[in-house]
Amino acid sequence: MRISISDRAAGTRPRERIYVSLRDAIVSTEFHPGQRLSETDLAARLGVSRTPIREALVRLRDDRLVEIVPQLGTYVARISHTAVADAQFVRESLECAAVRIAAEKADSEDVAALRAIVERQREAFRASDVARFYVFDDELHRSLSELSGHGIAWSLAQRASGHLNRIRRLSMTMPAYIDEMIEEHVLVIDAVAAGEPERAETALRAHLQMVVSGLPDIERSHPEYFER
Amino acid sequence: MRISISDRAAGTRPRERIYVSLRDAIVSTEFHPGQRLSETDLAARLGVSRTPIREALVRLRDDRLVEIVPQLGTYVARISHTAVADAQFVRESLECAAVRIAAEKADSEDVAALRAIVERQREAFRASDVARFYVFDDELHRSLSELSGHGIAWSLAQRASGHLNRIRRLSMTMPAYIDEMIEEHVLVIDAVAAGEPERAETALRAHLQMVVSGLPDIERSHPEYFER
DNA sequence: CTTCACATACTTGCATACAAGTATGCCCGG
DNA sequence: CCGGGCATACTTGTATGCAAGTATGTGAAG
Repeated sequence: MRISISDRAAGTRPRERIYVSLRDAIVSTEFHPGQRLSETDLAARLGVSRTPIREALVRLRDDRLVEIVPQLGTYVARISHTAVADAQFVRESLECAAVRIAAEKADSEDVAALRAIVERQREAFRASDVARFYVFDDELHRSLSELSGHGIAWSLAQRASGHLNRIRRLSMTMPAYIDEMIEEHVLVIDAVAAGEPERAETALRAHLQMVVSGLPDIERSHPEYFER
Repeated sequence: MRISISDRAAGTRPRERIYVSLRDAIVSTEFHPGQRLSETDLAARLGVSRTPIREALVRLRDDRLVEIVPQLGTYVARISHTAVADAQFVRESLECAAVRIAAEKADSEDVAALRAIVERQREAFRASDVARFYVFDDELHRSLSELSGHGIAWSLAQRASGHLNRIRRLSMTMPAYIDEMIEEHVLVIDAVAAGEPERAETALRAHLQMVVSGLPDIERSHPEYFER
């Protein structure tokens, strides 16, 4: 088992770096759902002691991304349908509420910034750079939330969306969806630009629901990643 | 400084017990906003070592309830206007989204259970038992969320609402609001019973906004509890 | 060959020791 | 009497040692 997590998220303080590294490893399914993790092993791999590892694992447990069983082991949580549904609910609720406010507040400069991000997504799509596409996807959703004055919406949704993001990563191999997603982004931004909260929310909700639409396919191709 | 946190939240596992104890001490302002906390001191007080204390403090930092400054100290976070606004936004978004679904799903049995909780609130009010009133307040909001099938809405909102709940606790001394709150609860339940999501959401939103209405009063009486 | 019992090697939970760094109070000099 | 510098006593961050408990593999008995 070869792991390449040590070089990621450099620059931040050790504690945060470790948390981000482990989280990223889990969300990217570099650590497979159901896989057993050993604190000692991770500590040796990341060149630190068990203490900061444990700290990160406790936080990941709060994120429902790992299950810590005393005297037995720590396991990467399998993808759970209810956890996915919960994360979807949280993300929809928070981001839709934020986009309504954003639609009321956004000026032309804000809208231009949003459109610029979508343009960069188009570039990434043309370059077939799926990873880069998702970077700007995050960027766009974060911008929308921050426009509302409640950046917390994005950060909390992100934190609560571990299970959801694993699905997103697993469905990255399907670029068929990507141009559809770009068009959906445009619809959301159009509504924000027009100052129509209702329409913006509807468009964003439809967009967010597309993420989970690929779930059955993923479960078929990776049944061992799922609970029960 | 006399602390009485050791006997609370008994029965659960030590780790969770410590987290709940500390969180409760902070939210109840038994630990004052701005107060310095010492890991060693807390460890001695709770009869454990620093390790589980640190675990709890890290989680509380994620909740924005403490600030840990390396090599300097750990402080109870002062009440921040933006933190309160963020918490309010999160709570409103999640609970309102949940109550919409609840209004569509609830049957007469569910509604009866909700009304029973309100009745217990009335009893607590008549007995002038404010603490008990808030217990059933939590119970009601939790029930509404769980009715929607997304209990996560309540638990996450609760977790994110540390700053908000401190305000709630500080305004406990004003029973003038209480009967008004009970009537608002009734309005929400009526809308749920009638199966009208829109009206339920509006009623709940109005109710939730009452919590922060007492904020200016609290800031006047405890300016040292607030940021800046 | 099968099955049960035991020893071993692992796991996490907790306690403790050490490292690095900061604020504070004391002491000395002016 | 006042001010600056240094030692000290704290803080958190990390590493490590010990305790309690579980799964597994091995060996012996039937």
